[in-house]
Amino acid sequence: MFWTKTLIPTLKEVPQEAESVSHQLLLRAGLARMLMAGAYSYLPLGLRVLENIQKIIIEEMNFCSGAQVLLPALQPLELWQRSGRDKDIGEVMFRFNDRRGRKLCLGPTHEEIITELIKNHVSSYKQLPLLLYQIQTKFRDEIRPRFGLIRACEFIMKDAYSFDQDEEGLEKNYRIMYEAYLRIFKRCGLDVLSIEADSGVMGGKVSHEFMVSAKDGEDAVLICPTCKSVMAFKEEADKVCVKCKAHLQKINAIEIGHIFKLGTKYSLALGANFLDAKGNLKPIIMGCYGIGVSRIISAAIEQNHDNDGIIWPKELSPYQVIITALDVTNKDIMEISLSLYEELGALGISVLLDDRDERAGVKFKDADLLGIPLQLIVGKGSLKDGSLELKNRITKEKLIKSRVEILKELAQQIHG
RNA sequence: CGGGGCGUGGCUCAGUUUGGCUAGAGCGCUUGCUUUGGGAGCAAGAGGCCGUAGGUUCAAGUCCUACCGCCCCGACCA
Repeated sequence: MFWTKTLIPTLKEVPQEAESVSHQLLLRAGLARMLMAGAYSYLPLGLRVLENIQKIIIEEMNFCSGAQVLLPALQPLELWQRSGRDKDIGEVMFRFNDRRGRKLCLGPTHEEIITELIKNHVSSYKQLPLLLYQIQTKFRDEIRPRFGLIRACEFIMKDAYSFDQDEEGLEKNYRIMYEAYLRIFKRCGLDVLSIEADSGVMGGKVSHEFMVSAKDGEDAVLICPTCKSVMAFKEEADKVCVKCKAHLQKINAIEIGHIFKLGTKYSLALGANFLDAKGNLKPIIMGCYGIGVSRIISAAIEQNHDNDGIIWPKELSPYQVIITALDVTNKDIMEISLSLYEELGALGISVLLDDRDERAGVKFKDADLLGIPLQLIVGKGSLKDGSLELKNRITKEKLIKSRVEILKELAQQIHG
């Protein structure tokens, strides 16, 4: 992509509306813009990051034999009345009437909808176990949306649902999901902590939260400095680690995933039953597994930035390489830049070419702000002997070598 | 919802305390010249119902009232 052909409105100064680091960089790097509190437009760069996260999640869910679906956000309130969650969820759910006066809502989550679907299509133990998932927009009328994408009223979630005939099956699926989550977050460049948690309004017995430590996180957890075990922060919490008796440290964190053993809560309420091998009618045993997809953008920024801007984890970066053409009025520089652009593109490497008619300083600053891990710099200095310059966003090291060697180095950093 | 902060061109802000002529600066934008490896300089421009609505006053960005919006702290959550 050419910079001049897309929309990347970078900001030199910190916008007044943002206080947390991820919120500031989200806006400064031109990833997203606020429409109103809790509702954001994803700009081209932000959307590419979002899609990269989705791609990782889809790969890992498919690896677990999950099958992707897409359920409606628009839902009849009646379904929520039948499960009894209409009252539990209360004002968090957006409600309204259609033209016929029918009561509708926008889905804050999808247990009811998926259970209703399964009820009509699964009736035998032979169809179990089953794992369905979707990546979809959720709506929650939050009391206080904040921190940009971290708590939004409209946000993107991956929600998966497992269906089993017994507790052993659920246990197995839960374990598989747990491991998949660790892989997903690792690939997203996140240092994640898992912690046993309350099930809250979801119901069920056991649940685990996945937290990433972040200075501006909304949640607090207690971590043991020696054995690294983590527990939920409670005011009355014991300040000493049970295992090694070290003093626990309170750190802020962002919750990016939560998995639940639901059991039969929804299958009983909505009548999702199956016949087992002996012909007995039994409720399906369920689990549900959520990831805050859009929230991961913010979490990744919180954990991967410096004073100059974002430093994207490899797999999330909107582009793998940015070519900084230092002088667009110079024919030779542009010729080299374009040929690099073509060559890398042919190798399947995603490239952003900064072809703006801007001074070098502006381009360097913006490249650092965007956080693309590899910067290929084409300028007069490297023109004379046909050499190229490769800057590593993390280490800030600049490597000046021949074109062949630089491209070899670049390929190694991308694939190696 | 309770507590705190803020609202002035696209962005950051000054001006509001103590009301006074035609509302300012920097960045960004347009045009020209110069410059050109870490957010350039000069010159000339474009862009504002000072969040909205009432009120007080000879006079309101500035004072009063109500409302709206955004941010931060608390309950809720991916």
